[in-house]
Amino acid sequence: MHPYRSHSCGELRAAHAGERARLSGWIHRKRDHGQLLFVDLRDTHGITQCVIDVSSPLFQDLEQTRVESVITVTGPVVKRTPDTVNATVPTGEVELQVEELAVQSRAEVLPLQVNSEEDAGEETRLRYRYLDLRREKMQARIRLRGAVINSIRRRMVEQGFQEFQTPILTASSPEGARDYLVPSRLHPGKFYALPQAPQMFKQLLMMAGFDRYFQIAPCFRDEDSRADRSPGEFYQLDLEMSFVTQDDVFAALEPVLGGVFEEFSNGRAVTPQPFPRIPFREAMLKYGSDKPDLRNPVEIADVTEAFRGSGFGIFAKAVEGGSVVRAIPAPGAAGRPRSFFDKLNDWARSEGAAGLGYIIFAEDGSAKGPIAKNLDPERTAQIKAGAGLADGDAVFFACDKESAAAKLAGQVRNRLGEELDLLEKNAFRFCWIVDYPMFELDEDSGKIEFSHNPFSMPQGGLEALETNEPLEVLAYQYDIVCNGVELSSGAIRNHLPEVMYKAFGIAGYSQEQVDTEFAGMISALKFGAPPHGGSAPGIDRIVMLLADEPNIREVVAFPMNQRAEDLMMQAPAAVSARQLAELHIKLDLPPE
RNA sequence: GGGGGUGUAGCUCAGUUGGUUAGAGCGCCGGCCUGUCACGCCGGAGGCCGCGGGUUCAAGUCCCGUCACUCCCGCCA
Repeated sequence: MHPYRSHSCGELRAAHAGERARLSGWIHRKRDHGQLLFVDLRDTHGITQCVIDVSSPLFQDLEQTRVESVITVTGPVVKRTPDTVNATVPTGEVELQVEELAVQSRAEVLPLQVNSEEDAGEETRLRYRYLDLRREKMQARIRLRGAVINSIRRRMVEQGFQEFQTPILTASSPEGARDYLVPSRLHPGKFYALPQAPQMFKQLLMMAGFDRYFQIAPCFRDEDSRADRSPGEFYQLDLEMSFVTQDDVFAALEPVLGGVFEEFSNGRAVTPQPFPRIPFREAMLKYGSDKPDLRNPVEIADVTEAFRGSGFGIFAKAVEGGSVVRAIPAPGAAGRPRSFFDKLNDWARSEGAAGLGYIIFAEDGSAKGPIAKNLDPERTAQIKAGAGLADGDAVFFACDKESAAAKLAGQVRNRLGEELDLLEKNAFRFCWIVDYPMFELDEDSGKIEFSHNPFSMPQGGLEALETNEPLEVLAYQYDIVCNGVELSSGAIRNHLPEVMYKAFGIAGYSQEQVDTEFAGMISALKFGAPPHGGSAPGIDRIVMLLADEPNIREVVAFPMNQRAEDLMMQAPAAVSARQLAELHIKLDLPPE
């Protein structure tokens, strides 16, 4: 017999009864009856009950071996009597009678309880991640992650995409996030950067003539983390295609994402393909966000005109000053107590808003609240119709300059979705956000800047850049969103140097600047570049959604903490003087 | 960089308007128990109440500072 195991701990069934088996695993739990001892033996495949009684010379040893010690047990597989069957586990019809025991490794008293459903604090969990990962919940999440990546890879290959690897040690890029830098030993004073994304390389592969690239790509960004944003590093399904329109990219990606979500949905509904496409401006108006959660049925409406010159002076005056008024319906909220409205108002103030107005449309058809008192009935009716309200609903108002009002309205919409429990249950709701503006006005400097990716193709090409107002030019730039989570942005790239120079010119760059700062890209475009585009959905976020887990660290085996530290490996850490000398690096630390 | 929350036993937490010896569950150690499956019963050990300072007759509790973790804003194409 194999020295460690003949079966896994999840394998034995009634049909194995009578066989002699050997199992290895961790002691998950012990039930000690004094003269009879049950041991739940666990490996990644399952749990099998092992039993030993006091007549065995091994009894005392096993009794004294702590939970989470690793043991190997050998003996006959025995069918349990009907009254002792455990129907809650697949191996529950049998048990292994321990006749031989080898303790492979004894465990000390644990800093966290592996057999508990309860999470320890995150610091403890990360410091002892190898223990945390033994827990069934974590095993399931990490297994899911692997299965999702396999499924993605299979679906990409089936569609004719070819997998590539691109450099991890590369050049620092001037745009975007802070880079992680790696000093060069052979070139004193010079640094590599870890890629924020393989953006440049995938475009260069298109120029090299490969026309369907993908990579499960590690990306590194030295920016602060969030619950849904890994500190330091994360993975993307990076893809790029040549000779494609925006619709071709959508048509390629939808079956992959849709397919993966359907495969792992566990009965949850998935948006049928093709996914809805929502222009950026429409999204900002209707949802107050470019990553709308479409499980939320609330749609925001513009009711600026209803307040222009109205008796509600605060809004009327603001509208004269160029503000807009957005109405956020609160379906069925008319019956809510005063405190509901006050609480939401307080919350809006805490978010930095001047406040939220509201009107309550009572069941009897009357309009109530401080605003309604100052508004003539025609205007109230205009709002009711414009925002699609019925008796029994309430409506909140966000009044501010357009972008601030849209943002606040979006936050209120999310909040109402939660508080009124409006979100569709057990569903993944996808959409594409399309038609992002190419440029935007920086509110502080008043200068025109790229609103997203400077390498996107402007809609209408060179002609649009030359003839239209810069702020009116749209880009072939898109995001894919699921349940309010931005999975990815992407674009049809700008593959024409003259369009590139023109676009950068509008954003205030000279041709010389473009030539030096983006030298590799510009020169590559000058030797025959195919039209191309792509996207890069975040793998961690996909798994997060499928695992129904709001914290991204729950779906990463070895995440860093919020301050980008690995508490287990003690990274980052000081290095030896010799290592620094070799790299010609002298530290100049701030005073304590 | 800014704001919120949390910090009490190995782990998860409770701890009243400041009041006498700081508790519970799990874990750990010891005892009893031959059919449990979150086994049960009895007993025990275990505390810099994050740290420093202050107010007070008296501080886990109030005040100031500080550190750590976490959530959010900034930041993240």
